[in-house]
Amino acid sequence: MSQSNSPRKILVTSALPYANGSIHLGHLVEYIQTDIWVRFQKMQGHTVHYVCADDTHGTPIMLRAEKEGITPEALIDAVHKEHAADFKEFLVEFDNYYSTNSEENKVLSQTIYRTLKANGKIATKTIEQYYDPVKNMFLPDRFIKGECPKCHAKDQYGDSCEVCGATYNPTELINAYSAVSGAAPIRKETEHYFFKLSECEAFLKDWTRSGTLQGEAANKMGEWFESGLNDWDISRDAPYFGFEIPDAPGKYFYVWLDAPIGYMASFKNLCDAQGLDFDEYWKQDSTTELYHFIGKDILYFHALFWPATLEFSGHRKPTQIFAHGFLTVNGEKMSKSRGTFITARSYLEHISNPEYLRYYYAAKLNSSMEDIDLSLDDFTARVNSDLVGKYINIASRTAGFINKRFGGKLNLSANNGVIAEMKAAAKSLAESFEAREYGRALREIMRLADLANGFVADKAPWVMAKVEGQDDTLQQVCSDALEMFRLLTLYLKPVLPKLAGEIEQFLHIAPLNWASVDASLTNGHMIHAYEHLITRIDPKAIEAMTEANKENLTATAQVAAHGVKTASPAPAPILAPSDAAEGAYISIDDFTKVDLRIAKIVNAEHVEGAEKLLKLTLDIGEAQPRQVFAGIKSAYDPTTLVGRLTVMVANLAPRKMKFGMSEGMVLAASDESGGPFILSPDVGAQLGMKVK
RNA sequence: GGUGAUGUAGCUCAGCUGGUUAGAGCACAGGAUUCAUAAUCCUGGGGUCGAGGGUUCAAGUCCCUCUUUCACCA
Repeated sequence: MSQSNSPRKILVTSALPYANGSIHLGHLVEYIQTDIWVRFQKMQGHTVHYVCADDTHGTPIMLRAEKEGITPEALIDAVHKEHAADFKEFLVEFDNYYSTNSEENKVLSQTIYRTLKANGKIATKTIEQYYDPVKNMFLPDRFIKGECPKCHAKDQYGDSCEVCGATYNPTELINAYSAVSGAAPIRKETEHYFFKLSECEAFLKDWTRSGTLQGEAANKMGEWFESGLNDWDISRDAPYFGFEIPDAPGKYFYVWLDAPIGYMASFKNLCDAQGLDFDEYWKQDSTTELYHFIGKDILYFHALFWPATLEFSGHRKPTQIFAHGFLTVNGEKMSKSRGTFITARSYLEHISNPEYLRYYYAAKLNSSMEDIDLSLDDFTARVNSDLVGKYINIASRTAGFINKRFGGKLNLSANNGVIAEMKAAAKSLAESFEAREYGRALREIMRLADLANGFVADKAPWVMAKVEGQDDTLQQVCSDALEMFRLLTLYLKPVLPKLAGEIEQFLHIAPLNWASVDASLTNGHMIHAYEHLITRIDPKAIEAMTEANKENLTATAQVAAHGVKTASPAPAPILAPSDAAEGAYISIDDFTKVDLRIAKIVNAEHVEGAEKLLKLTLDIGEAQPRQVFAGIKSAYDPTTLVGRLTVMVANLAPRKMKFGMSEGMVLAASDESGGPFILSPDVGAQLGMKVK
């Protein structure tokens, strides 16, 4: 946290994305937050290295590769290319983007392990674990599924129920089965290696108090200390995609052991390429700074295991750990059904300009672990009014005069109060960026932009342009406005690096850094012609993006359904809408007889022996959920229905069907051209609400 | 269930260690302006600061209870 004038040596990391999926808008919060900080520090003239890597090991990677019929190496290679391309487009500028499946990481992991062992921090213990007798492998909790012991929802994971939120042990699942082979898992003994975290408590308590964590994070640590520290299981049995533990055949490092070491490995790789001194940054008494940006969900690993691992393997500890919150979209968890589970790629396809997102995230970010919300309406309004309406507008409304009337030549006034105020803001803005209070910084920058527009409005250069003999003043007003624009660009450069680059060209100046505050555009300096730099976001593009992400999902659901289906004549018998005779009216009383309710589909499953039916469990806020059979098997994969809201007829007389009682009916649309399509209420509807 | 956080104008958010009539941006209304790919400037309406209790001369700001939303529980 030192703020001296001498250049600092700083190593920065972002958490390693798992090589098992695409980068989405949630991931980007962290990479953009980190990248802004790194760019800011580089602009200060500090020596900064920003490293990251793909996190490539573990059972999920192994199984996915197997499913796709490729080697894990081929899988992680493909994902690495995709991730690297996404980051590049979002202007996240790593100095090295590596992989945990590297020789450097293997050597470092094994060396660190050996040191820990020599220091007496490794123990072995025989434990009992779930084992898939068909697949011949031990199963992580996530790969055991079964019926929730609490709400009896089917196909829930071994650690918690997604329907009712209960947490439990895999032992408690009813009719547990392996998600890999479907076989019933058995219990089997195996020897595991443990890191003796319980012996590190004194050190960790001390380290926690040393100002390395945010207040909220330190609270969380206190909570963990209170419940006591258990030893950490760091081994997994073959088959496992990872690094083998030295002198322990068939035993592999748990992915979370070698993942943070991946930070070191990525940096090692960079050192070898650029001739940097690795030990200077990682030795016990290093005077360099080390910062980890992470999500609050992985605080446990970074604030307990990681510093302990470093301490007892003879390395330096992180200077600080910066945890951030999660992203919500429109105030809710990202949701595939609402189209708000948006990948980096999908954003680029629809909005194209990554700096809009960088700006918006920056406007929302602070140094706390609070979640941040991407409100899509607010996003559009804010980008359009701040960036286009306020900031870019300053150049757009003044450069024309300079180019047309003065051949692009500047002539500034001797003294301008607004410029002075803008320059004076540099210090507090730097403090805000340093402290990761980006929201505060941007509020201040936009206040300054307002000042600039007020200055122009006050001077009214368009009036001067029409009056004889006011050329000098006109030139000065516009030149001053462009100097203001230069300063704003400098302050925004960590957030908007690409746009800043384009503006440097337009203003015909050298790349801006923080020291450029003290410089200024000079009299006689020539600028280039102004070309419009950015355009407004079209709300239709946002709509198209969420629609596209919705479509993807239903499209896959349809494909999956059609894939298994044979011929599909128009289905939907039991939920055909009443075919009221054409032209015959019913009274409002007739209609109100039908009790329509918003229902949550808490479970959906195939019915053995039924061609068209799915068995739905519907919650409309009653003590017991309803069981309803619906003829929608042809169009829906039951797993995609769980969790959705729809509309049901709640007061339909229960009817005994071949497969059981049906206590209601769900509504769906269909005709010769397709269907059935079940209904979805608009966002905001709650289960149990009456439809009228 | 336990723990940590969170709830401030229609929307998105500021409000430091308690202290004059609670702020900003956007949206909205009225006016000005026309340089700017309709951007800008001025003015204004709008909040019992989640609810209730308490401490205090004084509470959005401290304490207790309840409640909303989110996360964590290895």
